[in-house]
Amino acid sequence: MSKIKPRVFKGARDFLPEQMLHRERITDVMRKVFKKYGFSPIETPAIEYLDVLAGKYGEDADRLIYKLDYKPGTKDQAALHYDLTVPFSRVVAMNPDLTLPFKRYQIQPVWRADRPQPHQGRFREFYQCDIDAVGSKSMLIDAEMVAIAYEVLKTLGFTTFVIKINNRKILNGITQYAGLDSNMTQEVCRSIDKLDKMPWEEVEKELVEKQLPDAAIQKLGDLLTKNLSLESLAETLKNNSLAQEGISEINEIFGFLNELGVDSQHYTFDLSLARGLDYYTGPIFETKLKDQAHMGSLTGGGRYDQLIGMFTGKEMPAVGTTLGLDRIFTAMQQLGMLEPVKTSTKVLVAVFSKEEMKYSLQLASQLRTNQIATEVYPEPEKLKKQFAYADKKGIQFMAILGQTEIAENKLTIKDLSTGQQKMLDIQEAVKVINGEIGIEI
RNA sequence: GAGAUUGUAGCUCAGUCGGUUAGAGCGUCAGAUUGUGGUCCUGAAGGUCGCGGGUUCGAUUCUCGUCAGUCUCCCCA
Repeated sequence: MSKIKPRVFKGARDFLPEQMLHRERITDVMRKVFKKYGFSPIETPAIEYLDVLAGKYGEDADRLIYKLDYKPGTKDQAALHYDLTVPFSRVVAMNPDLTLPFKRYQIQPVWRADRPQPHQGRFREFYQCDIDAVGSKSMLIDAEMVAIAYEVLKTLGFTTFVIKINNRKILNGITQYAGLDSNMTQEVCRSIDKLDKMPWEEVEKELVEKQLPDAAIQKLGDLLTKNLSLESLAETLKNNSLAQEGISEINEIFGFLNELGVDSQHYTFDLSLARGLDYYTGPIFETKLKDQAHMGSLTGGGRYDQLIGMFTGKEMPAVGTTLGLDRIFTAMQQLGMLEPVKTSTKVLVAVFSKEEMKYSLQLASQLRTNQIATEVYPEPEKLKKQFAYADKKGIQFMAILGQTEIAENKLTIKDLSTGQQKMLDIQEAVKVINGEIGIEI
């Protein structure tokens, strides 16, 4: 019999219980927070028509869309979705009767034909956890995006994250200020975005290579190397109405964040934040970890008031952010934030013999009635083996009932983490398992 | 798409200046006389040394090619 070598698709991964239990915990936290802010779940197909996706992200990103062989070259050509924002925009365009503002969350895998770099948290298949709101121009919604990202990361136990905030209007403004044509903004932004990784001199070189006029580069350098506060930036750009608009939006967001109780240590204005995707039009945000510089951003998003109009021809304000499950998960792994777990089972009920199995099953049923995750060892093996199983799987409690216990209508409960055990009745046992009382010997 | 680097047991890695049966630790499984795990002890299973060609009496070791993994750049979650 010939064998097929088992292998996982490059850049994709299997998740075993040890990982999935953590991943589910992370998404549970997200869902809770999302709902708390009034976002409702939706789901869209993994597969879309290519023309729905193409031309929204920018030239580089468009190349990374996973195109499928289905009707290649026609307008019905299919592709795997590259993110969740564009499919969501399609949904909004197709459902004009939605009550606005419409706030949704969406947790699904997306695909990018990229070169994987696991250490940086970069994969070809990964989960995005998106929140977006359409139908409001209020900066409160933008502020909520930041507040939600903050609350999720904080709840998960991150301490060194910073949510960087900037505004495409400011970036467009400084391009104008430097005397450049507005279609250069993308190019300029792409270089500016590297300032957190390389010094200005390097970025300057790149701009020279891109053949920008020296005078323009000079002006950009003046703005970017001085680490200007919002106030002094506003002063410098006081004649540029676009930049002014962007700056006052940021100020408005900061005001809301303050009122929402978001710790100002965890967000900051960063003129060098640019973001590569084409569809952003206003405020943009991105989260980095201070102590994990190699890791890509944990979250990223912004306002995209013109994207939905690409489907409807009518402008519709929208803002959203993505929380990157795989980035968050990878960072937590690397920072040692994840306690090893193999199971969510709390109790293993031992089985002595075929005859006594029914008592074990009755006990298991009673424990489950008390909401305790319970396993029954499936056959009457040596106790030693049943203990070893519980130990290896990290099940904390062992419930033993043989003739002695059955005769007294009790059970022996053993805490494998301490080695303590005691014969108890079921009510007491439940309390011990729930940690309400200890086992006294 | 450009560059760098690595491929030996399930995992982490030794090793052979080219020479009969390629090693360790961890893990797995089984024992230490049948109601108690995690420590210790004993034993076992497990490798065409990534794949293909070349040099050689002889290659896992040298060489060329190829494939795969990893890292950096680009870009992003």
